[in-house]
Amino acid sequence: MGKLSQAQIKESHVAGVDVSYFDEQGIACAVLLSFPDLRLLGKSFYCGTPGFPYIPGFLALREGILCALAVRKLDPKPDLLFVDGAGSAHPYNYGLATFLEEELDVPTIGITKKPFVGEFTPPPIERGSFSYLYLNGVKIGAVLRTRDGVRELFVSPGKRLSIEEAVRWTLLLSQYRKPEPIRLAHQYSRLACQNRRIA
DNA sequence: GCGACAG
DNA sequence: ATCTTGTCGC
Repeated sequence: MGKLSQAQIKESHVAGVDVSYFDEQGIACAVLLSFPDLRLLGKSFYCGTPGFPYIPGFLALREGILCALAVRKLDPKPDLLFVDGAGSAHPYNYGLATFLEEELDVPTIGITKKPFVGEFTPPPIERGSFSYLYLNGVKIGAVLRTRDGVRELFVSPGKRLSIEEAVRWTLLLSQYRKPEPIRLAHQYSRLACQNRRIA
């Protein structure tokens, strides 16, 4: 069970979680990858009806439990978790990633395709370049380019990792625009919904 | 009051 | 999030 540290990046287990929908039903998928080789070690699912509607700012209330239950099925417990939602880049600093970090006691990194709140200046087009996202003069996240010339990604950690550490880990896990854990979790949860349509 | 608004 | 194929480009 590797510990997470930036100074010494050793083997560890990294996970990602995402939810897809079909007829009011949500299917959360969590994937477990080895680090740094990024091998798929396993995946888990949890199906259920969200107990809350989608209201910007309250995504944690809608998908939080579904995500948590899917992640808890992973073995071993991950050392880091990527979430499809904001962490600190939230109006009340309580995005889905923030919620899951507390709920699962695992450091999280929130990733979103669009900024929920805050202002920023677009970073250069090269992979790895980033700028900060500010809200009322406070740094709440980073705007990161994970691939040359591709749309940026908004990165914000839970309450343990710093914004810089979150950016670093996101780059280490990104082969395409989105980090592998999230890309795969999204892919599998969506596939699960597809199968349920035909059935 | 009006518009914006993660997934 | 979801409804949806091919297509242009690195």
